[in-house]
Amino acid sequence: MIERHIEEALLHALEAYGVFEEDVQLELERPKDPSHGDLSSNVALILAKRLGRKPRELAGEIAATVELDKDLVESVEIAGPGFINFRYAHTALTRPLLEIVEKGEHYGESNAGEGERVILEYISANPTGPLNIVSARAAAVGSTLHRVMHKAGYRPTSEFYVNNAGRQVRLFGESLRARYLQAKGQEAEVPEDGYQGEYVREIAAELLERGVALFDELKELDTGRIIGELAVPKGTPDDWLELDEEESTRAFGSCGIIILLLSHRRTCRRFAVHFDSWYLESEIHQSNRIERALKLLRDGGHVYEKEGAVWLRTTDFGDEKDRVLVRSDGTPTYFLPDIAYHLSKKERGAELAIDFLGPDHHGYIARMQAAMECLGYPPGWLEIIILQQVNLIQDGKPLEMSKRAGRLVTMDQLIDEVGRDVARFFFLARKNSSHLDFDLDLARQQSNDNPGWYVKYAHARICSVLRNAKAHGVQEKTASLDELELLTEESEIALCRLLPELPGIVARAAAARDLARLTRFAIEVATAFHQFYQQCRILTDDAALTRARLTLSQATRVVLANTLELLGMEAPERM
RNA sequence: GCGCCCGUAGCUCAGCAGGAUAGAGCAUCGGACUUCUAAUCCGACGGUCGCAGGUUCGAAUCCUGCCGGGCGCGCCA
Repeated sequence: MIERHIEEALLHALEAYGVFEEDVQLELERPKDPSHGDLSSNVALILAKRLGRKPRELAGEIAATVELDKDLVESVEIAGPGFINFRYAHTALTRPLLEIVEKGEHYGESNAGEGERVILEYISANPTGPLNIVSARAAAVGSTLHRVMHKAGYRPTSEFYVNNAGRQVRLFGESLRARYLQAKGQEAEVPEDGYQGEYVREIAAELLERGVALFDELKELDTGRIIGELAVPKGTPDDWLELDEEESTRAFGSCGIIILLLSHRRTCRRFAVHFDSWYLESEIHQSNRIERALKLLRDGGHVYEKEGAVWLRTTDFGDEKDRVLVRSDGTPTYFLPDIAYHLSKKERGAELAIDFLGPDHHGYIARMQAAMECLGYPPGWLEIIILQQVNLIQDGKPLEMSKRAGRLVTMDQLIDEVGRDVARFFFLARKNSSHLDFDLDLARQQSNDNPGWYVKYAHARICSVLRNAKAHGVQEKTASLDELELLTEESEIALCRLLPELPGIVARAAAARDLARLTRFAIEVATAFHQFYQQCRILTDDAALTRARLTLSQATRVVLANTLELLGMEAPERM
């Protein structure tokens, strides 16, 4: 609001030069260096050339004529090549503390997203194996973007797309069937290109031991939805062996998928990840969406036939070559159901679709986005974010992630090893597009070297002070505006400046899909608090000062707790 | 060959809708607990922002070309 006030005053002052709102984009920014004031404008630098003036001179004139509320803005100065710097009045710095405490867990919300409906798709790992490290990164980033968008006024839903159709599933069924036979002591071979992983053997062993009772245990994890829609094979595993080969393979395949999918859900839950829906690829095949997608593409004039196959002219929209939709043997490629799946997202009301994909999929972006344009969707409707690879570092060296060696490769093992909060923080602390070196030794340390702990410690420390205040009979009363005037130490002011940035940080993190801004902000706030704590005693003999500092602490706690909540981390009251 | 990502302090990374002396953490060295959690804080050391051009009043930031590292380029999914 104070920024809005300055912006309007500045625009008003510019009218004298024949410059109006539509002529210039005001960029008011917070200077890094506090000696440059609280808000800075480069408008004189931008306009100098157009007006044929010297920047510094022009800045001086504007600064002299701009009309500001003295209660909000203490001073206006020109500096450097021609910046106009505004310094807030003290009360304008401390007043936001009251709003923060008042709003509590709602602080940070905004309407920046204007209710836009977004479907976020992430992880979407094949249900034929355990979740791995890249899945963990996707889980952290996707779920946090979901929370952040929600807070910033979008209407996001999160979705896990389950590839439960196609060749992979059949292969998996064959592999599991073979392992089951082996477990019974019979001769069987896992297919050459099948699933060799140890986990298949484990599932087979469990199946042998407990039979279909295994499902009953797992059903507790299910809201009824997944198992309800995935046909549970009838009878026992031994019955399935009696079926003809195709039926038998299918039974073992669906059984394995149900088991893995539910374990994925359990793993996600451990990681504070919740999906609003699990969308089955089989649903796409059972509905008429594939035919409809194909018809829509045809109607748009982007489909042709060549060498017996059906092609989509994705080159119409910037792809490097056209892509096959239906093979010459009449079966659809992976591409077509995927288009149909995105058609369903649109039909379910998505105004924007964001997919998180692994590093091996960036060749996929151009064709998928082109396909969406072939369907007539606006450019940008589908946004694909590539999460780069994760290297686990141990003893200063990259850990070989060999499946055979059984090294730490699954998401569950990672959570066991370093805990949910630290893992999430590490994943969220990097830009999505950056390769990420995950330092296991650092992550395991419960010390100041570990930024996740650092932030949580700040929160616990505040809670400790608040407890002490209560124990000493200090009333839980928010300070008055006059009392807040007592906050004058450098570290106090620094905190006051920082805390009100939360709503803007959240809104920008959502808009840029950049969650690393939040982790950085969390560290900044924690640092500012630790400095304040070091410099100022909170509980003093001066009741008014104590109230002011407790209010500042309380506001800091709110901002830290809300930020940690967005990151999917615990905000502990004691450590 | 084409495309995507990355190249900033010894290490891990910020900063990049152009803006005022390039910032953190770790590591190294030196300080601060009779006082609300020292899982903390303060200080010192440390950089031709991969290289070369260009645009600009101003470039780590934008454009072009190189160099180096990672990944991707199927009628696989």
